[in-house]
Amino acid sequence: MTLNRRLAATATNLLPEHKPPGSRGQILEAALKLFAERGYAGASIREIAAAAGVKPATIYAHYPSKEHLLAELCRIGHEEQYRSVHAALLNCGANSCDQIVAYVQAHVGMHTTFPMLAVVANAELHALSAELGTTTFALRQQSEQMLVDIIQRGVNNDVFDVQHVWLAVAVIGGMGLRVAYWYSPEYELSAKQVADTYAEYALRILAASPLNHGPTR
Amino acid sequence: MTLNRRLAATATNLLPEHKPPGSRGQILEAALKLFAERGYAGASIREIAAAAGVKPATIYAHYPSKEHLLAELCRIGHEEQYRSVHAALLNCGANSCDQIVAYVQAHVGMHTTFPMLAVVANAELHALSAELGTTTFALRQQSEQMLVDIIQRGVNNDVFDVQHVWLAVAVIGGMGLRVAYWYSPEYELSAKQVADTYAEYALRILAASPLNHGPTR
DNA sequence: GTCTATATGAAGATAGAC
DNA sequence: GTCTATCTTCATATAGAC
Repeated sequence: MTLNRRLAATATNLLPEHKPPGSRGQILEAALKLFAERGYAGASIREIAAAAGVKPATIYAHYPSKEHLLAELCRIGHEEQYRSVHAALLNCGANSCDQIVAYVQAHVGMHTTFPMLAVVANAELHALSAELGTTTFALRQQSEQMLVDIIQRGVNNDVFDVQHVWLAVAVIGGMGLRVAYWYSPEYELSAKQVADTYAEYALRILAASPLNHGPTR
Repeated sequence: MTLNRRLAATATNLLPEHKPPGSRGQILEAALKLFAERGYAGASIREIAAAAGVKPATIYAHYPSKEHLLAELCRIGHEEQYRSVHAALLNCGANSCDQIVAYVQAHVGMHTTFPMLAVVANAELHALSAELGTTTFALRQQSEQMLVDIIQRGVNNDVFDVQHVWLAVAVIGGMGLRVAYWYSPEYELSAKQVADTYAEYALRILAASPLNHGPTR
């Protein structure tokens, strides 16, 4: 038996807009839960069918292969991520600190709201072929580029103070990603508290301050 | 075909002390590479045998099951991690900032030196049963507790300024973990540069500073 | 310890009735 | 669209010779 849960969340939290009607939606949701908990290779078509309340053959009336299920989930996850950070940036001005706060809050918020989508879309991406992953890979690249651009602009304007922009991107993007594994609605802090705290941490990492100009740099 | 590598590293970097002599070591190393690249469930005994240069049945002369291979790799990974952060702390004094720098440098260093061990020991932990994972789970807990203690002590002494110790632990521990996925010896920065930069980021997150006491808090 | 050969079950996927 | 039944391949693991 495995006592170690891969992620703390137990609900898929799929929105109506993510979920096709009827059995197709049940199948997609069951695949999401099982891929998140056991990984793509660790979840079988038979298990997905049982969780969705259909027989294995029924899955193939809706999706041509197991990999197509993964592709759909990865696409939804990365679309949700791109959509949320993109919308957040549209709602804030030209101030680099505001932009980082908006990005990180949206990014973390996506990972607390849709932890299973986030885990599958990131941790199972390696199982996705180039053919089926085109949209997903493009979205992923665009979301990351937004963060790169915010930080690079802040550095250019001396609002931020980091020597290696990509390392800051890796840290700030990665810290949001990790949230999907441990966050659950039962956690002692609210999703908003987590998002706000992470935004504060991101600012601390990036912000030029007197103490960040000591002799060790 | 999958163009997306799960991690950038291509070498196992297993040390002689990690690797049993003879076929047993070849098998363990092959399992490490395949588990890291494809996940535990995605790698088969047949593939591991082929990569190790033996026949599938030979594996069972050395390990009673596939899960025992995983258990051994997880144990080695978490032992290496515990050993490295523990040693780093023994080599530094009572200053909280020094302790964080030592911990993060060692933690990141472990993840750049043994990325495959780190990926398997963390990302595949959910596939490990409670029975075979006892040692691993204990080591994991101890490594994390060290970081908790360092940060809590720094907060108690007003050297650090964070409201939620566990969030800081999650961020600082998680940022080291992520390094295992993207770091490779071909990366433009050296492992030492990455470790030093991450230690600096950790200090920025934690350090009490004038700018960290603004009205937003 | 390593092999050949194989037992046994589960995997992804399909055929064809309804 | 969904089912029963099944094809084919692959999985983990074992038996037993050398």
